[in-house]
Amino acid sequence: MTGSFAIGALAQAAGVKVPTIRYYESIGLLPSPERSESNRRLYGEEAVRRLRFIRHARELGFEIEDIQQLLALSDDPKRPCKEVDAIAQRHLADINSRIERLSALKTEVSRMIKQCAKGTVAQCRIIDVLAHHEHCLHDAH
Amino acid sequence: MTGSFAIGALAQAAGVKVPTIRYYESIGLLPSPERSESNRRLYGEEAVRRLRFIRHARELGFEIEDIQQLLALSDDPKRPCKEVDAIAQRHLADINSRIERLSALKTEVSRMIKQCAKGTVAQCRIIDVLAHHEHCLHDAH
DNA sequence: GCTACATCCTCTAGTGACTAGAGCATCAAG
DNA sequence: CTTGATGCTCTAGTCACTAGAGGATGTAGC
Repeated sequence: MTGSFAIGALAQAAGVKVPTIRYYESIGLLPSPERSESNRRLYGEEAVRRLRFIRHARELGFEIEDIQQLLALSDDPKRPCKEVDAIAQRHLADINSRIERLSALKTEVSRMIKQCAKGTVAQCRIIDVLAHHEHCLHDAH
Repeated sequence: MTGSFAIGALAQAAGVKVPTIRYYESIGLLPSPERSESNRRLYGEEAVRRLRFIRHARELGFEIEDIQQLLALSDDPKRPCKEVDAIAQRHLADINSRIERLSALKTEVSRMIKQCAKGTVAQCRIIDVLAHHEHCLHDAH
C-alpha cells in the first residue's frame, strides 16, 4: 500500500508544475484521479511514472498527440514496437527539417549582418535586404 | 498618381493572405488605410513596399515586435544602423540557440531509435528511454 | 482553539501569429 | 439582372501551457 499524495507532491516528484498537471488531466492525457473528501486530487506511484514519461517526451520535443499514442502503446506491452518506432522516426524527420530550415535562415541572416557597414540606416544593407527579397542569395523562402 | 487598389490586390502584390493584412492592421503593424465610399480599404504603392518588407522579415524568422522596430528605423534613414544591427544579431543568436537545442534533441532521438530492436513494446528501448530519463546520455534537458 | 500561511479548488483569459468561418454588403462581368 | 467574386466585421480556434481571480481547506505554531 503506497500512500496517496496531493497534486503538489506529484508535481514535485515528476518535475512538472501543478497547473500543468491539471491541464494534462483536462485534455485527457492523465486520467482523472480519485478525490479526497474535500475534493482534492489524490495520486499514487503510477501517476508519477506516467507524468515523468510525459515530461521526458515533451522535453524531447514530442507533441502531446504523439505522447498520447506512445502512452497507449506502452500500456500494451505485447504489441509490436513498429508503431513506436514510426512515431519516433516521424519526430526525427521533423527535427531534421526544422534544423535545415533554421540553418538556411542562419546563412541568410549572417550574410545580411556581414554586409552592414555600420553607417546610417539609409546605407544599411540589412534594411535593404529586407526591403528587397531579390537581394537574397537563396530564394527558398 | 498611382492608382489605389483593394486589399485583394495588395495581398497578391505582396504575397500575403488577405486576413493576414487585416490582422497586421489590427495590431498596428500596417497603418489603417483610407476607405472607399463603401468602406473598403484602399492602398497605394507604399503599402506594397511595407508589406513586402514585413513578409520577408517574417520569412527570415523575425518576430513582429522586431519588425515593428525595423520598420520604424527604416522610416528614419539618418539614424545610425547600429540598432538595426543589434536586432539582427539578437535574432541570429536566437536562431543559433534553437539549432543547438534541436541538434541535441536529434542526437537523443536518433540514439533512441537506433536501440529499438523492432520487437514488442515490452522490449522497446524507445518506451524505456522515455520512461527513464536517466538512460539518456545527455541530461541537458 | 485561534491565527497565519500554504495548498488546493474552479473558472476565465492571455500568449504568438495567424487561420477559419459565419453572416452580410458590395462589386464586376456577362 | 443575375451570379460569383470580393469585401466587411466579429468570433473562435490553433498549441501547450501560464497567470490570475476568488474562494475553500489543510497544517503548524502558539
